Amino acid sequence: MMYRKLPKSFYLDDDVVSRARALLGCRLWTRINGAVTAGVIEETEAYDGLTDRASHAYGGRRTRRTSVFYRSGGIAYTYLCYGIHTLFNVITGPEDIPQAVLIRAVAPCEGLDTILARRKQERIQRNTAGGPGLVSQALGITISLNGSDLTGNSVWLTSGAEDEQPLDSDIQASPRIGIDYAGKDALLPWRFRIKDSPFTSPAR
DNA sequence: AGTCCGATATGCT
DNA sequence: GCATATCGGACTC
Repeated sequence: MMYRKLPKSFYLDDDVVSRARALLGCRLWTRINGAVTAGVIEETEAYDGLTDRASHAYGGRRTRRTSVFYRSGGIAYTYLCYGIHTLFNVITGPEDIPQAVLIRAVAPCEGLDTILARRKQERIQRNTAGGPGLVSQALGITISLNGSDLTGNSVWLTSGAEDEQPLDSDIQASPRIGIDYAGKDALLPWRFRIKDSPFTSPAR
């Protein structure tokens, strides 16, 4: 079975909510110091820069950190959260339109020994890569990957196996996590998860 | 199930 | 300078 890299055109779609849904069931891969690991994406969140108070690029804010938001889709946005956790986002949309999809959970599927070693676990379990900071730990993602081309060879995405692609009816939408500061935008149903995924937590 | 708190880059004053 | 953050693990009820 070959997994085809998602083409640039996938990322250039200007509807970030549709991209957050479309990424469910795709595979996120890394090659770190020669070790290849991957997981099936089971939970995402959309961040629509210009209008979304939860986005780092809200209102068109341009800073050194947010500069990658404004590049055309198909690159990584990684940053340090709470001083400890690296969070991984997929930049989408055309140049100058700041949009991103946060990857919140994956089901480990390749390089399991490497993933378990990074997580200091004996076996794959709920919290191996269930949570945005844990996705990065499990796949070895660090802020040095910020801006990386997602069609490259360090971090990339592919379509999933046929039985990994969820039907619309398998996708549950709910409000996003950890953005209470965003006012009414905190209520937007822009978190998406594959129903019954053991690697994600149910809707609030 | 609820509370606490780490450890630091970032953005604003 | 200073408050804050797209979280997770440890600990207490």
